Amino acid sequence: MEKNTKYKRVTLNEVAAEAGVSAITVSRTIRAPNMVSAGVRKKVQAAIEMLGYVPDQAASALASERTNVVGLLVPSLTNAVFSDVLRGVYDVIDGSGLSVQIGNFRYSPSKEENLLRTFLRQRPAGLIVAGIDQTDAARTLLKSAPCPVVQIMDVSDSPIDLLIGFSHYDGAVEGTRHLIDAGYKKPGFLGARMDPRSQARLAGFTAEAQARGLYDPTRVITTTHPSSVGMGGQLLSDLLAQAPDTDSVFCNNDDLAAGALFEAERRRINVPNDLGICGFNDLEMSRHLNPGITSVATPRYEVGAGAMTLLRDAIADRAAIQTPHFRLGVELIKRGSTRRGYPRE
Amino acid sequence: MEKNTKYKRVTLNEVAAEAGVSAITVSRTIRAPNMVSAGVRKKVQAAIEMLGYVPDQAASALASERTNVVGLLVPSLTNAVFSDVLRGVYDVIDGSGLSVQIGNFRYSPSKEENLLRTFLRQRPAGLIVAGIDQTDAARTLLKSAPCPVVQIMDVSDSPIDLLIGFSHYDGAVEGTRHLIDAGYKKPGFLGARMDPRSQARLAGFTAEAQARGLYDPTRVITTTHPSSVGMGGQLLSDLLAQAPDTDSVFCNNDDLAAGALFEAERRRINVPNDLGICGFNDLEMSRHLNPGITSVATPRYEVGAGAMTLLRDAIADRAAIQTPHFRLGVELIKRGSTRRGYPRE
DNA sequence: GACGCTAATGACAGCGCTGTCATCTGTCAA
DNA sequence: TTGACAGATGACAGCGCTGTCATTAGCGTC
Repeated sequence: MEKNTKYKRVTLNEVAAEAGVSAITVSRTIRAPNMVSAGVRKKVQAAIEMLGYVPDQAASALASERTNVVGLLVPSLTNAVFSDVLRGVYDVIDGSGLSVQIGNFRYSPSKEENLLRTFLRQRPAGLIVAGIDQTDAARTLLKSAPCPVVQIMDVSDSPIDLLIGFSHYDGAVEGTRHLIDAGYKKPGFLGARMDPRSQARLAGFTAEAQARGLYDPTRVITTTHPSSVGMGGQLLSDLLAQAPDTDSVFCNNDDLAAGALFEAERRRINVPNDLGICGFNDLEMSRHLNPGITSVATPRYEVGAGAMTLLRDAIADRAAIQTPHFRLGVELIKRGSTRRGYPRE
Repeated sequence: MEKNTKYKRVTLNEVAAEAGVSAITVSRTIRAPNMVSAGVRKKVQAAIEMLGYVPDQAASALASERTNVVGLLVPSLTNAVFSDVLRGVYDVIDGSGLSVQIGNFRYSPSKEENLLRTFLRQRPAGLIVAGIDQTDAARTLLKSAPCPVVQIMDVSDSPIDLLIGFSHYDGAVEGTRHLIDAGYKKPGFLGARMDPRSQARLAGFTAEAQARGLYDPTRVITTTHPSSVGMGGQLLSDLLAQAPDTDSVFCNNDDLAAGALFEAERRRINVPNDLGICGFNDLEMSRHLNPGITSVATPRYEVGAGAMTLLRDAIADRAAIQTPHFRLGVELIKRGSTRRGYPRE
């Protein structure tokens, strides 16, 4: 097989010779075309085309002290939430000349820190990190990083550099308020993974339930195991075993909510009349279930796209960034799973 | 803010001076520790630790003509299928010293070709590409690529280099056979996106239905729009409008199958008695629906992990690869959605 | 004790590009 | 016509590392 045949690399010098100009002019034609006269530019471009020249990124990075690689640190690749973020990132990066390198730190702060070190030694053009709960060491690294840094998916009083996200606490408050306003008196909480953002949602639930005098810790069931549809069913079972009169659940995310709905179905519990269910994130599926699941819609795609836009602009000119911090809104989508068939008392 | 403060880079030479050895010895201590005596190694490691030295990847890449970056070309980031593949890839890469750069070509062969060119100019250590349907130009590029290449997610008679995947055709045959064996007489097909692998599934469905004398083209509904739960409902509606007596559907994937199930629920069509549903991929959700969805389970994680293992080994020593091509099996998981309550006639 | 051998270490050049500064050309005002 | 100046181009060095030798030290052998 013809694999691994010698790969002839065309250099800047060869292009320069072909075009009858110097190497640096070719370099400029590529990086800053308007510093080169139209005639020369045309000649150079023809030579590039003819020889099939492609710049060597390693050499460029070495000489210029910068790459076109953006590092993206996420805690999960499986989670549909981050797929949406990724999609946003990739939509914006398309054609920007930048490329993305993803690090998956699996919800482990120490792994995040390690990945960060790995990324940093590559002279990234920029960094996007999920969450605001980096270790102190990681924060220090990020603060002194020689590139713009965007924190995403959360809001913070003390951002490291740039930030775009939304409030998990507020979202949970809104969902919980809706449950209570819909007439449910005994709201519970189902949570899995319990990463910092899940914790924030639990805090929002707790605060709102307490404010309305309906908080009962025996109705809060959490696990550090990953979220899944199956886990949603199990957590609901656990909750009902512990507090059988629970009349509604705020679920940490839509996977759990769907699992709770299916479990309720199996137990012949009527949703929404005997059990109200509110999810978080508003995944595509939630709209299509019977009943549809009420959920707090989060702007995941927008976070990804916004972060990449912010980063792209910051890479071009950090000082020109007008609004370094974005707090996006969440929206409660009311569906059948909390629409009780009888009037509120 | 202290952002963008000058980032002092420690060089090999500084470490060498500190340790009282030459630069090349430091380089060797890092890359091939057993070429260096224990005493020197210890001194060098101490110096590295003390100065906080991190190697410059660009310089290394320039000098050695190789990077530690693996390119991964996938057609989608949203699709749960590829999340699982990604997870496999990342599980294996962890601690291998390699890093992954993902290109999302959105099911566009021309975009795939462009991404390929972009990747290739980075001297990747290896390449993983989804599917076997690259353009001729892309195939040529891959064949002459100076690194190992793994094709994934499908099987082929003429792999470019390495390959690990499974047969979509066979999976569809198996699913369709199961529908017919379960007593369904009028099987239909729902397909979205219709990329090459979806086409292979349709071909499998068609072949098996024809072989059993039950093929009817009016029961085949496809769209090039992306797959989703909502689309599954819509396709089922379209199918039933066109061929109301259809008694079962083989769905291109589990999202469509779930959508079809929900739509059937809304229409008060009894699944499995009046409509059998078989999906493809066996996503987590399918097990938890009521009824559970019969599905053809595909080894997505295994493909990702296997591809990365293969690639890692090939990067180390391409000639040592014993089995360059893996054909993994698929498994039909029978659940309630095809379990008719009454005996077959 | 001279020889050959392996293991350990170093010297040197250069990977392909870009930052910096120098040079050259043509234009325009005085 | 001259000088000033901006625009266009080039020369040169060097980014930080690694491949390729050369060199040295240490050791066993006859």
